[in-house]
Amino acid sequence: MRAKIHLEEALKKALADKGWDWPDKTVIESPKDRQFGDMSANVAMMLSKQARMAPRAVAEALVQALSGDALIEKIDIAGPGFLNFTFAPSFWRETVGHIRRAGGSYGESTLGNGTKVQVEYVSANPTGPLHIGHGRGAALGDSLVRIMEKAGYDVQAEYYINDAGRQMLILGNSILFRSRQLAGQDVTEPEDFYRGDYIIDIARACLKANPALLDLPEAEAMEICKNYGMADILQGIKDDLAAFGVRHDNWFSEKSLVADGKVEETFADLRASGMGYEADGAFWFRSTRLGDDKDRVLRKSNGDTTYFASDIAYHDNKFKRGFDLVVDIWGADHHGYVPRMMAACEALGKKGGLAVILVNLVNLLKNGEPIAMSTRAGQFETLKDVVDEVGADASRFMFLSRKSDSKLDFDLELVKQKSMDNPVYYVQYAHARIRSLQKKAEETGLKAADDTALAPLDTEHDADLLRLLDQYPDYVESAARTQSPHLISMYLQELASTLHRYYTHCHVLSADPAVASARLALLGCVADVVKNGLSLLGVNAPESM
RNA sequence: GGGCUAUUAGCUCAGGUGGAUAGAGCGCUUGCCUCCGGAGCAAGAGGUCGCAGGUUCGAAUCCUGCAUAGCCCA
Repeated sequence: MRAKIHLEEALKKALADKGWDWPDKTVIESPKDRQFGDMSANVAMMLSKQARMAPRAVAEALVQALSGDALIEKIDIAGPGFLNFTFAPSFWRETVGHIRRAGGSYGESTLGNGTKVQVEYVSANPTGPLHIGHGRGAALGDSLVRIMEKAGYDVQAEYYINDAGRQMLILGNSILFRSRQLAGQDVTEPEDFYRGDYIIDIARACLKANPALLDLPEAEAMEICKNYGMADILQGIKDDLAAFGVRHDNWFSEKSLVADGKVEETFADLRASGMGYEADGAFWFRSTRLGDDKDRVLRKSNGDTTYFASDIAYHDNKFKRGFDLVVDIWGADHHGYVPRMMAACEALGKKGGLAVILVNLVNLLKNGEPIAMSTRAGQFETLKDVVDEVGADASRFMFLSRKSDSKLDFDLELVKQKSMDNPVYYVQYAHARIRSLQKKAEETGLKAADDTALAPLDTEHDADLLRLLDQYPDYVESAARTQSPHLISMYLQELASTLHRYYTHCHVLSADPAVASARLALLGCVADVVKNGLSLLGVNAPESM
């Protein structure tokens, strides 16, 4: 981050001196291959047309202009107009001091500038326990909240409870049916009901709490079953999420929207703006005006409002609560719904105010064999089962190791393995290794060097670690901007890999005391940044393993 | 029938505001245990970035068509 900032400022000044405009498409980045130096910029290529000069000539002019910069040791011009910069070793060593001064706040930025953001995630219907697919959404949402907060956004995490729809009726019906079965009544199976065994448990508890349940009129009994079941399942969901380390600041009920008349309010708004109209006894959303191939029904002629209607009202409500940006995390099977929801937000006057992140399927495997899951069939692997078996850390890291919209194979045996197949151990081990080293150093009375005694950090291995540490804030910003927690996971794997390499090549305790204490200072920063990054994923950094 | 998304090494996947010799892990081959945790490290082999066109000085990246797969809608 410091390298990037310094370079950008120096280049901008040089361009201003030449009277050239800064090209928007300039990319300043840390090249993968070290032969290209510490940082590279394609600015000469970008400027070529504007300056009416060949890229090479532009590059040479820029090298000339930057020659007085004390922090830059070397500038190379590469073939297609790249400038490759190598910074002075002392510049990199200052990274240690920056990280130490920042402490746990290293990586924070003002990117978000206090923008009010809401991230809504999981939001599973309270009709059954969370399964592993919800787990992926939970890990993603929670991590995104942490990352965006780190990047300076003001974030609220919300869970939307679909407690007003047809599913709730089916749930009540399922519980009532099982209650009657438990009471020995001869009842026929409803055609649509939740078959999972957990319904039987709930029915048993519901009967115990309401001994006269089955003597009540059908509608009344059904209502009791429904409410009992929902409360019970919702509590289970909250418990599972808590055990998974996931935070929601607000639990928002769909029913409350309807009860407070918010849906009608939103309808009135749409009518006023011309985006809603009555026809054929129904109320329509004029989505054709926003590119949809047909208008969508919001209230059918029988008076029922559609899911889409409550979703529009819900998003209207979110915006009225003052959020500048609303992020929804949905299952990838809802992708067809995204343009419609976007159009609805546009109709509400909040174009660009909604971002939808799609989470693809999780294929649960055991030793390579797929495990089927279906809530309806009552055969699934719950999130709780998975967390109990492999642990929250390992499952979270696994969920966040891929970008969210690609499918993920989750092999229970693989995730449990403490090997290279399982990146979480590789990363956590890097932290534990350093902590162990620090303990040993303490026993022998070796102290980490202060910022003025870091000169011994002069090998390529030192530079590799320092450069990577300097990049951490860039990764946090990038992860926040593109809403991609997996970037942090990939960064940590690279940092861990570099650390393990360092560890093999550069011994600490057996080195000369001045070298040893300088290395100890560097590795202390590495451990802190590993811990820092893991915390953004919601994963622990154990002192020993 | 219409639409969305995908297709990158043997496997699982990164990489997309167009830019250098396309990256990682696993697996495979070959080395490294007198040394702070070998749960590790080093080197190597492995690619027409699904196919065919187009735009461009330059395409894994953008456009068009096709193939295959998954999903959504009617």
